[in-house]
Amino acid sequence: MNISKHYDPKETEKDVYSRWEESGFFNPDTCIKEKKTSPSASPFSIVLPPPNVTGVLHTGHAMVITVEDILTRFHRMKRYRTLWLPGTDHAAIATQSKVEKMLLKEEKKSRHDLGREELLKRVNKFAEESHDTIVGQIKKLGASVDWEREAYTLDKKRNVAVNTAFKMLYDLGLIYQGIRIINWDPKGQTTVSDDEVVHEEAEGTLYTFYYEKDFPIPIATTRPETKLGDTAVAVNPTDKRYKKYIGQDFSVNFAGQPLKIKVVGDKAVDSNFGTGALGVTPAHSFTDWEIAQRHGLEMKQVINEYAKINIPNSQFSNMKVEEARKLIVEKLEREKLLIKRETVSQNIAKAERTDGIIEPLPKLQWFVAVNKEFSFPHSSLPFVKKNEKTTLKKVMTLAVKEKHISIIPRRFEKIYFHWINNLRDWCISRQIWFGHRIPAWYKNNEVFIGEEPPEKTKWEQDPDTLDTWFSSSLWTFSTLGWPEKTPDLKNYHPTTVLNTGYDILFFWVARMILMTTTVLGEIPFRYVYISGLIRDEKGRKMSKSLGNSLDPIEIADRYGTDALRMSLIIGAAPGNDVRISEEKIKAQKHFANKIWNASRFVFSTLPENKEDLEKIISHKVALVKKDKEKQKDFLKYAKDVTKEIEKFHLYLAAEKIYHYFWHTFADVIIEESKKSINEGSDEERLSAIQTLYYILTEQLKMLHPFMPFITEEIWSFIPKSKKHEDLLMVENWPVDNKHN
RNA sequence: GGACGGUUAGCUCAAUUGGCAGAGCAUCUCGCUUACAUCGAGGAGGUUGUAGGUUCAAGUCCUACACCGUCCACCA
Repeated sequence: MNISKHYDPKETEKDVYSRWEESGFFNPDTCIKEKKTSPSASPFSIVLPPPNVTGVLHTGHAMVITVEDILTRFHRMKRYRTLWLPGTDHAAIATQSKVEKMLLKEEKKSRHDLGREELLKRVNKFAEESHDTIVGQIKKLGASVDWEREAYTLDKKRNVAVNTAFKMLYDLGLIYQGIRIINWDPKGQTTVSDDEVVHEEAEGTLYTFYYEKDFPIPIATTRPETKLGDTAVAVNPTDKRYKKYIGQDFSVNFAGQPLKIKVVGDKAVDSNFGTGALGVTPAHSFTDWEIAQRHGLEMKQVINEYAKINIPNSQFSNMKVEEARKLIVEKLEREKLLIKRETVSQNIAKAERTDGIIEPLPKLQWFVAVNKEFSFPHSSLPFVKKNEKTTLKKVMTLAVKEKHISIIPRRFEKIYFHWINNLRDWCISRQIWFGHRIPAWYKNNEVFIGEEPPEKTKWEQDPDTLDTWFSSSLWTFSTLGWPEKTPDLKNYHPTTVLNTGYDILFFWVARMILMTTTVLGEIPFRYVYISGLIRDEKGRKMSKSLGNSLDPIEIADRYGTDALRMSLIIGAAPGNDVRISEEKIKAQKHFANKIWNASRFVFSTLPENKEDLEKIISHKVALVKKDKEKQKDFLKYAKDVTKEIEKFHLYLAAEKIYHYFWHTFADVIIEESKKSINEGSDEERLSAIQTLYYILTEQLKMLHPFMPFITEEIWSFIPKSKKHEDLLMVENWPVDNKHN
């Protein structure tokens, strides 16, 4: 057999992946049928964080896929009943706004020009193409996912799950409809949740002024135009300057508009900031709305969905907020009411997806209540007793605090608790068209919750759709067939581990915990493995705008998927950002070549004599002392690596494997064996070859989860005894385990 | 304002329970020896950010500070 001197990843990778797919072993049912796994084996399951169908995979995805594939292949080889379930996410806002942008650019049309039905057709078409690209890329990365169980967050089955979960939470009183201040994105014309808002530092002007000359308290604001909606002035109740005014009502004329202002005392007001008095605008500020709730203040909306002033019959009507601000400041100056203007640095809230400046507005929306007391009808959660009063916040906290879920590394648990502490009710309705339509139906003043209306006619469905994270939060169990009581659900839920970047710990992980505990009465997973973010060689975040993002697929094409995977995992301790450079990837390509050639060498030492060969591949050669030592040392190392993987120290395991293979196996064991093979007695020669064969084949197994393609390819041409004729991916892991 | 992480060789990072500071890349010298020059042998390179403390022993634990990075909150 003639094997090329250099390893060519491109030649082998495609071929190897189809061999895996054809074998059916990605599906645990096949592993059981073919007796690779016992039906009573412990389960190991992962759901793939579904990539958004907005385009292509980036290095972050490649990292997550690498980590999950290592864990999956490792457990499969350890004979667990192993399922890794793939899928994609419809990513409501992200996808729709992407298609809308293309529409505007290419056809100069808005979504309203097309209408709901036509727009959805376009978005779905885009999503489908994007899906196919992504699936191809996942395969390219070597992911041993079970394609037969593939899911999509917006398919029919997931829609049933969404509607069912919505109704369950509604019946528990945890989903409600109400008028609240929400983050309105005037550009995207939709609400967004708190964590879809990003804050950008910018310079602003803080104006200090009186509403009018007869009003005794000066106020300060960066947004004078919102003062048209003021209904109160709040001061700290202990403030000596203003104490006497508390409880008084004033009628003022502010910039030509009549306002009714009540002075209230509220300890949220900081006496030392500005004038120590806060003009309260309940309709356009979160803090002010809360103050208004506490004092029963009137709410007056003066800004509309287009970020324009909306006061009928006033000179400001239909004016953009910036223009109104300018006009009001001029008026105040003219009337000598403006005391001072200072330049301050402030944070501007913007919508993450559209870059639109967020306008807080009061709107009727659907919310998930996180602080409301309720009790579980069916909880099997060890940390919540049946019928005990609890809140979603408490459940989310306890799941982690009482160690039913471990976040790796631990320090993220603290961040998680902190986030939950600050949590407000989750606004789940969106005024976009792409997504799960809210299963609420209206007839006059009646509301009905369900997939279908109670009667065919007269009921109208809510036009809004759900936040994309609503369907994502059901992912660990909606993918397993819930709400049906499927065997998969029973076998694979709770899942074992969820791997994701820390950037979506809150968006996603926290909400999965919320939803799964409430709907299923189970935790969604036992471990959360936090991956770091990928940075370039200068430590900068990879982004399209910087132009420094590496396309993982292109890298895989040039250096081989195995090299890419190794460079993504080495140096990547959980939660730590990883720098990746072409140098690093090149080094791993060299490693692949080293494996290839060491294997070639071992292959070349195998005797032609059938009897001897048979002895070697079935490990029946009597070993000389030094070879016994070497095999013993190997086992010690194998145990060590196994332990690291079990502790989720994949980066250490990868490094140790790399080091042992190159600097112990290749540099020492192979070099020393040459002497025994060339000059030694028959006994020494066979013992040395046996040792090379043994250590190489066992190492291929250990390398397989990390570098699946090259190891599978070598496995295919190395002579093996009868019971090892299958694919390497279903071989036994070298170190025994006792779980079965 | 609050919290978290980092600071170790020129660069990128390890160092598990406190126990002789270690790899890769780069660099220098030598070697194309029938697995591999995508390689091998060897060398140089360090007061572990600063100041103090605990300890027989500190990169590791404690205190303070500096710088870099990130997240959360948001003062109107």
